[in-house]
Amino acid sequence: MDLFDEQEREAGLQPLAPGAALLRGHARSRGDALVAAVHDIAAASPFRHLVTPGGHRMSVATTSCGTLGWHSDEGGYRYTARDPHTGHPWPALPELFVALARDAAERAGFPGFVPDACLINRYQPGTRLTLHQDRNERDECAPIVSVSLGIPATFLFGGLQRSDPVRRLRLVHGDVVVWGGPSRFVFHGVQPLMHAEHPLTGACRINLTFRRAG
DNA sequence: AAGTATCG
DNA sequence: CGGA
Repeated sequence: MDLFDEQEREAGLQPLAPGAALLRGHARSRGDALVAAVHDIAAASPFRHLVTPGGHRMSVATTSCGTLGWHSDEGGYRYTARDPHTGHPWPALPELFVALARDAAERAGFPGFVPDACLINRYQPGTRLTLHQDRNERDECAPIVSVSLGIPATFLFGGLQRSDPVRRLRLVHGDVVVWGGPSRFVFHGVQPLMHAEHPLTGACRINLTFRRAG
């Protein structure tokens, strides 16, 4: 291990692939405020279970904030300016969210990232996300910034082909994963959530994924 | 299609 | 486990 690797480790930066990194504990000190903001957002745009284009109910519950929010139904995946559930615009991105996403992206090698959408996923025991790619965002140059809050989960980080080997990463409260550039379209997912309790979130895990969708 | 069951 |  050379000096550069040691410095990365001290900074909590663990490279995963070209353009992808795990920032261990990067959001931990802001965990309380992030969870409080999620509660405020969910009061305006409640968590709901979306349906895939194939007609299957997703086990994860979702909401969004930002100028665009992610939606799925029998007609497909898309971003919308209004919450289809309420008919109102999505709640605004809190400044805390924007600053966190920008800072994490910069540390991972993507300076100047300004997200306009944050998909918020709520996992409860048994909730999973099968291997998929994020490909509904207009800006394919901007990275994805993923923030883990609450109880731990096993994140699946694959490659550009579904059949590529998958790395299993245990993500805990405050961990941040960033992927972009040559890793922008990697397949990823989450293993079924195990039962546990976290003082801030109870028996659930909250994941924030920041994107440049418009 | 971000899901599931089933098979080799 | 990977593919259908």
